[in-house]
Amino acid sequence: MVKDMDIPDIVIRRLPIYARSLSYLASEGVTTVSSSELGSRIGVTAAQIRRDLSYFGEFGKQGKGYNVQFLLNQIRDILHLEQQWGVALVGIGHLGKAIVHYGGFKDKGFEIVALFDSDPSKIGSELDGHKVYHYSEIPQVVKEMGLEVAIVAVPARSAQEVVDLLVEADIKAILNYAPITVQVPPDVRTRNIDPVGALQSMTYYLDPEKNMTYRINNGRAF
Amino acid sequence: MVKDMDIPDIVIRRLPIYARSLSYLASEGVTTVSSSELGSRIGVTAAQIRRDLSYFGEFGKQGKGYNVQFLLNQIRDILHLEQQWGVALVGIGHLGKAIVHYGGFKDKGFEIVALFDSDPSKIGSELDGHKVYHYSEIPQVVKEMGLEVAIVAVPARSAQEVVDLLVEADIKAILNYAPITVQVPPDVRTRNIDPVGALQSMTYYLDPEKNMTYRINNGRAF
DNA sequence: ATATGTGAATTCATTCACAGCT
DNA sequence: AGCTGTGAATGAATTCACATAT
Repeated sequence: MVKDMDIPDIVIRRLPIYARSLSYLASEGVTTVSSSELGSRIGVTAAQIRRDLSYFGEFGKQGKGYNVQFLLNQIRDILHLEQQWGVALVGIGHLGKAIVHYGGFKDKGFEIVALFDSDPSKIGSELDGHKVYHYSEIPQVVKEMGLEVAIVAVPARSAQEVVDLLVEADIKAILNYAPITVQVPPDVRTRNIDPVGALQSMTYYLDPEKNMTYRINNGRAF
Repeated sequence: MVKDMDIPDIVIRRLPIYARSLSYLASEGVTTVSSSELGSRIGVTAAQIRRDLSYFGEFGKQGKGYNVQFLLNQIRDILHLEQQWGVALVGIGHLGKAIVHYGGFKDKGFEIVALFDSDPSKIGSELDGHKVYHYSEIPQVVKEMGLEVAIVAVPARSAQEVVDLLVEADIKAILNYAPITVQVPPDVRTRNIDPVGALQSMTYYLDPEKNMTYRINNGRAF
């Protein structure tokens, strides 16, 4: 294991991908996997997987590979995924509602347990069994519940205001769906979900001429 | 400008963020911005912005900074954002429907113009003015329309199959919402939207003890 | 006075390659 | 024979720092 030093964030970001692939392997009944097998499944080199894992311990067996379930458990442990995390969701418009009704978070250890919005007509109503509070109640309610994780699904213009309230509420991890870079103190983590940015960074590589048929029809033929 | 060489993908991925911030500045009526002002808005260093831009040209004025609208236009041009891109969407379950009804893509130059699903009860129906085709028709329909961009919003188990069909249809950019790493040839780009992975990579930094209140109540008190 | 664009320096990340273990 | 874990080497990305322009 490399030191006790702090581990590069880029390594931490890959661990969920390793975990995901390992859990698929486990569900297929595979018991052992080598770094090269795992690597080819997720498009990274064997050396990178070994290096990444070496930050945390020696999880493999020479000549053999890694025990799938054991390695999965280790990674889940490293990432603190062995517990259910309560999550505050701010913004219950179209996107926020889609997030609430999406089952995928709860399965994976993230349960939305507090809802906030600014629309007076929504305050006090219930959604998915949870009362909706006003933004202004974020600090009190979130602190009371001891939450550390939040999801922001508000328009760009409200996002920084909401993030400031979450920071005041001692939230330390924010998943941000708003199309804006929010400012947080150094002890707060954020990750952005930015599908438009992802698309825009791919069109760089595309041939604008190829997009012809669509342009000729000006979007109305289909 | 640094050579004519190929530009690091990590630079390309930052351009949409610069563009986004510039368009907010433009809408605020700001006409000029320095690399350090722009950098502090989006949390990167001034040097990085200058270095990134230098791959493409000399867009600034010494002593002055960058003209906001001019720089925005340049970046939009680099990223091929001056045209509307037709997009194929595969999977019209909960997530796919949310994507269709989300207006944010069209505004930003990505218009969903072809829909595909595998559910026989959906084939032939209409959604948002577009006919729903079966997966098997992806190659023919997508080629006919000359599309280069696709969004995958199907379950993990179908994602690779769908991606193979998109590749056969000459799609070169895939935005993947399925929780799986898909395999594509080197001339096809993919970006993954992985909110669960993003959350899981943040809990690494959190204090599992803090999450106490929520655990004590076992998620049922709220 | 202020801010760019970029060589040079530095830091960070990945890959090589192999000793050592099963 | 096969695969890990890791020093050493390489490669990539970021930052420094300054000549140059306004």
